[in-house]
This record gives sequence, structure tokens and C-alpha cells, in this order.
Amino acid sequence: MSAPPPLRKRRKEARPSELLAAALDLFVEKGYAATRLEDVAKQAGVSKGTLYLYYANKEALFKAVIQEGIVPVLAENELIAAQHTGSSFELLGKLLDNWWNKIGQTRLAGIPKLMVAEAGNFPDVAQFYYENVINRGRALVGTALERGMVSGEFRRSDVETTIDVIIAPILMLLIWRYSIGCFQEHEGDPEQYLRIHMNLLRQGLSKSTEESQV
Amino acid sequence: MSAPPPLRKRRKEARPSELLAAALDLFVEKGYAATRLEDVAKQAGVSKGTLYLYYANKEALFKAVIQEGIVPVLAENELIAAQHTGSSFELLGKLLDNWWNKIGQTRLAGIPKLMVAEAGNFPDVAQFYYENVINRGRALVGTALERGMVSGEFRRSDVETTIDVIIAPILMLLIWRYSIGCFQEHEGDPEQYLRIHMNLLRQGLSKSTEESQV
Amino acid sequence: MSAPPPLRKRRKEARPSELLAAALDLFVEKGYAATRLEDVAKQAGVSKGTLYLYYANKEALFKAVIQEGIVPVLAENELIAAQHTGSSFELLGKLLDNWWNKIGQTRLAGIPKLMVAEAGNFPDVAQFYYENVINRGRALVGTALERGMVSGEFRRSDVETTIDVIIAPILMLLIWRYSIGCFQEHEGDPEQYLRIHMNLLRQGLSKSTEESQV
Amino acid sequence: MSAPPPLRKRRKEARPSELLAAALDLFVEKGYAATRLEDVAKQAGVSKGTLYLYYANKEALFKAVIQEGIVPVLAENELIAAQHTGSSFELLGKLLDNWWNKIGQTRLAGIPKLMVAEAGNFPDVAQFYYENVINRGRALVGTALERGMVSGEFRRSDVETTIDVIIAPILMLLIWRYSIGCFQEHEGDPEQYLRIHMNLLRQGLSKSTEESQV
DNA sequence: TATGAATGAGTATTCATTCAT
DNA sequence: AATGAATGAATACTCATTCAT
Repeated sequence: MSAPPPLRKRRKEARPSELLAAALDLFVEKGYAATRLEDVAKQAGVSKGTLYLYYANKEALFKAVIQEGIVPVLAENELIAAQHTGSSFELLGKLLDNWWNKIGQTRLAGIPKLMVAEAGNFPDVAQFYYENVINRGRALVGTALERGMVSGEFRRSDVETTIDVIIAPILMLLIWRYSIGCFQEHEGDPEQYLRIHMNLLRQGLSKSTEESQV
Repeated sequence: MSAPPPLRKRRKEARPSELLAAALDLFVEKGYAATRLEDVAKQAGVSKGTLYLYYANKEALFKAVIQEGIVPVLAENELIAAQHTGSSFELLGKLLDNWWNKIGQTRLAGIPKLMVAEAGNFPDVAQFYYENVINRGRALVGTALERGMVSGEFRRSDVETTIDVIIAPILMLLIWRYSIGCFQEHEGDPEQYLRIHMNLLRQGLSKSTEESQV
Repeated sequence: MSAPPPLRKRRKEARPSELLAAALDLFVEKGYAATRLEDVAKQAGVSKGTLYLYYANKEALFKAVIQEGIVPVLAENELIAAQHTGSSFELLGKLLDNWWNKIGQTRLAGIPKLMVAEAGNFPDVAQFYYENVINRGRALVGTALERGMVSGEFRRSDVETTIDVIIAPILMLLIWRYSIGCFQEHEGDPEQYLRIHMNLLRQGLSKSTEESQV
Repeated sequence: MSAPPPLRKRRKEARPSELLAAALDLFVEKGYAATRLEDVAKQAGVSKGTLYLYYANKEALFKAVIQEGIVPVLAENELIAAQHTGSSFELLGKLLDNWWNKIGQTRLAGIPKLMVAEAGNFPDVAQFYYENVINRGRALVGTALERGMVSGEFRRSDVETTIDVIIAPILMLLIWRYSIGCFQEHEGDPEQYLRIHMNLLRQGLSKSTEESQV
């Protein structure tokens, strides 16, 4: 209904996210310490000084990159889980699909590698990330697992550890892509990777052929 | 019977590995760029200058850390695979056990995280690591998978991608431990983690309940 | 009429020459290796970092010192030579006068000593200096000599070598001043030195009393 | 008459001069600051530590290089001057010949360039050199000049300054050879250079065509 | 004597941060 | 708000010097 704001103002309001996008790219590519703020500014199309108008210092920029990168995907997924009717395995599939579309295919996919690389240098950010991303994600998977075990769809196993085993290939997909994956010869197909992961899980979690388990 | 070599010489021979151990620790903890060579030297119990007697510069030290960290585990595992009789799944288990004992429980366990974090800054080292470690590891798993598919023990699926899915939780175990894992509340039990991973695989890979697959 | 440029910009434009002047002074006084960039910066009234805004590194600064030190005196002298009418000896005198006023009495007088001291460490700069300064200076003297020999004003001798013999005391005057000359007791009078040199040449080059020559 | 001393001892006694020769070469080539003692030791065929058995530190080595480089040429030349009968110009020629044979053609020829380059950093060495080499050389030339002026062979001029003008091309010959001379195209012939210098002096100093002089 | 491993003070260089414009 | 010139703390690297062998 209203006319779009003048370009000048639009750009001003867009600055923070342009800076965050540039910073995320470079932090992921080079690591925190090896990223020069001058390069971040240049990639965002502003001068070095301007960056400091929006972020107090390099560390604040880093924290913002992580914190702003936590988009409402988790909330969406929590809603999906709450509203789900159907098998627990189908729920796992839905959650993965949404995650793949909203995170895995966007620039945010670089955050896990960044977080892995810098956790040791930013304990508080790691803590924050763990509590607000990892833990919520783990809870989602955990709920689906418990639901499936109760219903008899999944065989029983230690839930906390199984969560980690299930999540690992998903995280690894992204971490790989932004690190060693650049140097492997065979072109990986992420969607096939996720499909095979789910196939293994479908059969691996199911109760039908259960034997003595941990 | 013969007199021990003079102290000076004994130390000189021990220096490189002492320095590499210290460097590995710090590189893993802080990342390459944030690690000060003076700290590496201090941790190895020598002065800054001494470090330069053994490694030409920081980059050379980094490369040595990676290259020297490639121990004969892979050769051992290749021998294990060659001599194995029994099911293919048992072979996977043997390989994992040996890897866990010779790598997973030692200081070398930090290398994957380090390599993930620095691959972008050291493409040639990443290439080297990929060819000499990742690829040989992948080949071992691939051989076991193919053997199992041929014998009818495993159901068919794209081997290359399945290798990645199988390896991911194993790599992730180490990467996790040296990064975000430090900040999670629940104490992880790596041996249980590996056991559950193998349980998922046993059932997930087996042909018995096969359905339509990729 | 127009407002003066803002202070920042004025200073920025003046920086390079201020830095070059300071660098020349210190390089001449202490030599290249013994000159600390921090001292250069301090003498120019800026900080260490500022120096690097204008020159990429110490070697680039050194090269700039030499290359910027090649003032248009040579061009002036080439013009003087081209327009000269009168005896060849008078031409030599004019050239020397101009050189003395434009080089010998300025800070640039330190360059020959610097170049002598550092030629071995900077072959490409020495080559540059040889081609752009020495050679053009030699050509000027050579032209005057040949003109004089043709006209019968000077006796014949090997021109190339005679050039060197004529130039040597002139270069030495400056080299001396910035090196051992500081430590001699008797106060040298450079103008008298040049006068005596010219007197020797007037009589020494002239044909009148020629004997058997080389 | 006596047998030569055993090789071992001969080498030990030769050490200091081998070290001085190596040091002189490198100091002349690279300058004092840029010369590494390790390279001096290597060129002399000993270890770094051994150098310190003979010279307390780098500065002491430098001073020894200069002081030991002052060979008895001056004493010889003083004797030549004292015993000379014949024209004053002939005396100048004899002195130059002896200097050329005993200094100009040996490794010691590098000392003037070295002294020029480092005078500013070693005032006391420069002072020493000035007093023990330059001044004695100047006195020799000065005596010959005064003798010639008194006898009427030379025209009158300020002796101190004329000494400098006469000596300059001789010093410059050596300085040139070890600096920019390496980069000039035309091959210089030092003996022709000295001959032309003497020819200029013979005619330039002589009284026959005297005019009004300074 | 002779060695060369070890040391650490010293310097070139980088880059996060400030601030006058 | 935006700029980019200026700063100086931080760190890689060198090399004179020491000293255990």
C-alpha cells in the first residue's frame, strides 16, 4: 500500500544484514582470526569505519553473525513436530526437509563449520549456540525418537546418544562442504546423501528385526 | 651396553616430536592463526628461536603437524581388511576398533577438527590430507561395503555416498569433542556412541528387510 | 580564491615526500639494514603504521628514495649542453655549477654514498641508478670532452676512461662528506675543492703542452 | 732450516687471518649489518662458536678487519718518499705504483668501500682509519706536492685541498669496483684509469703554463 | 680448542580500532 | 552517517651471543 522507502534509507536499513552476510562468508572461508575487517567492509560495499557504526568490534560482529543466523527454522520445526500426525519416521523426514530447505540450501549452512572452528576461542558463543540451536534441534529429534519407541515403531536405545548419531551426518554434510569437501574429486550429491542417511535410519531404527541392543 | 648418547643429542632428536605435539594441541585448541609460536615453544619447553631450528616457519610447522600425524593406522587397517575372513559387518567393526584405539584415543584425534577449520587456508594441505587419509579410509569402508553387497549381506545402494554417511558420525565424534562438545552439559560416552552407530548400521545396511532403495 | 583543501588531505599529499626525506637521511647516516623503520616514521612525525600506508615495505621505501631522488637536474644539464656556445671547458664548468647548486647543496647529496654502500644488496636499484643517473652524467661529460678534442681545445685520450677520472673527485666530494669526512680534523671547503679540481682539469686537459699520451 | 709446524697447529695459527679474510669479503659485499656471523664462519671453514674464540663479538671482528688491513704499505711508501731523488711527479708515480701493487690488487682494496659505508656507525673506527691510513697517505702526497712547489716543478695551490683532489680518483677506483662498478656495462681498465689520472696531474700540476691560481 | 644447539632481544609487518573530516 | 588516514599493540621471524658437550 505505502510507497517503498527511498533508496538511501533502504540501504541504511539493509546495512547490518549486508555486513553480517559478508562477515559470515569470510569467517566461514578463512576463520575468525584470518578474516580482516577491511575485507568484510569491502565485500559489503562500505568502508572500514562504517562497520564500526553498526558493530562495536570484531567480536561483536562475530557474535551477531551467529545469533542472527538462528532463524525461525527451529520454531517452525517445533510447530511441525507439535502438529504432526503419522509415523515418527515420517516426522524425522519432515524435520529434515524443512531444515534442508531453510538452512542447508542457504548461506547459513556455513555456520556449523564456523562454530566448530571457533568454539574454543568463544566459549560463550559456543554455549549460546549449543543452548539455542543444538539443544533445540536435539530435543526435536529426541521427541520423535521417544514417540517412536513408545509406539513400538522404533526399537529401544539410549535416546541422548542416538540423537547424536542421527544428527552427526546432517551436521557433517555442511561442515564437509565448507572445508575438505572443496578438495575431493567426486562430486557429492547432498540430496542423495540425505536420502541414504534416512534409508539407513528407517531400517536401522525399526523394531521389526530387533536383536539384543545396548 | 654402549654409553647413552649425550644429553644434547638425545634432546635434539626428541625436539621435533615434542614441538609437533605442542603445536597440534594449540592449533586444535585455538586454530592456526590464533596460535602464537611463542606459546607452542613454551609448551614444548623451549624458546622461540629453537622452534625455528626445526621448522622453517609457522606454515611448515602446520604442514608437519598434519603430515606427521598420519600414522600407520591406515596401513594396519588395510592389512586387517586384506586378511579378514568373516562377515563384512564384522570387518567394519574391526576397522572401527583399531581406528578408535590408535587414533580416537590419542592426541591425533584433534586433527580432523583442525583440518576442517583450516582447509580453506591451506588448500594444498587439505588436498594432501584428503588423498592420504580420507581417501584411504573411504576405500577401506568402500571395499567392505562392496564385499557385503556382493555376498548379499548388505542391500544395494550407491557406495560412494554410503561411505560418506557411514564415516560422518565417526569423524563427527572427534570434531565434536574438540569444539562444541566442550560446552554441552550431558557427558557423552564415545564408546556407547560408536556402539549405537554400529547397531544402526548392522540393521540399516542388512538385506533382510530390504525395500525399494536408491 | 577557493578554500584550501582540508588539513587531512593536505597532509596526505605531503606524506610521501616527508617520509622519503626522513628515510634518505637515516639510510645515508646508518645504512639500509641498520635503519629502523620506526625511526624513519618518528623523524617524519608519523607512526610506524602510517609509513606502510605509503610504502609497501622497507625495500619499496628504499627504491623510492633512490628513484624519487633523480631530479630533473640531468635534464637541465642536457639542455645546458645542447644550448652551449663557448669553449668546452666552460661547458664543463657550467654543468658542474648547476650540479653543485641543485644536488651538491641539497639533501640529495647523500644518495651517492647510499648507493655505493647498498649496491651489492640491491642490484636492480644499482642497475637503475647506473642507467638513469650515472650514465646520463657520463654522457654529458663525454660529449663535452669529444667536442673539445675535435675542436683542438683538449688533447686526445680515451674518452670513457677520462670521463671516470673527471667524475671521480666530484662523486667523492659527496661520498666523503657523508662518511669519513665527518671525522677529519681539517675543515674542507667544497667550493675550493671543486675550483682546484677544475683548475687541474683546465690545464691537464688542454692541448697546448701536449706530450706523448696514452 | 726448521721443519714446518704440523698442519694442525698451522691451521690454528692461520685461523684469525682466515676469519678476517672471510669477514672482509662479506662486510664489503653486504655491509656490516647485513653480514651474518654464521656466514663468515662458514666461509672461513669453521663453526660459529669458533669465531667467538678469536673475536669477542661482531664489532671486535669489524675493528680487527680494519686494523689488520693496514699493512706496511704506508711505511714502505714513507721510506720510498724519504729516499726519493728525482722529480716530485716521479715520486707521486712511485707511491701510486706501490699502493696499486700492495693494496689495489689485493683483497684489501675493499676496505675503502667498507669504511665509507660504515663510518657513520663506527665513529671510533672511522677516526682510527682516518688517522692511521688517510692522514698518513695524505701526508705523503702533501710532502711531494710541497717539495714540487718549492722546487718550482708544480704551480702553487692550497696543498690540503689539492691532496684531496688528487687522492679522490684513486680511492674512487676501489670504491667503484666494489659497488656500482659491478653493474656498469663497459669494462673498466684500472691501469689505464690510473695512467690517465697521472697524465692529467702531470700537466695539470706543472708550472709551465701557469695562470692566476687559487 | 671446537662445535652447534639453544636463547631471547630486536625489527619488519599486520590489522583492529579510533577519530578528524 | 560515512569515510579513510592514522595509530600502536601484537606477532612472525632473525641472528648475535652463550654454553654444555
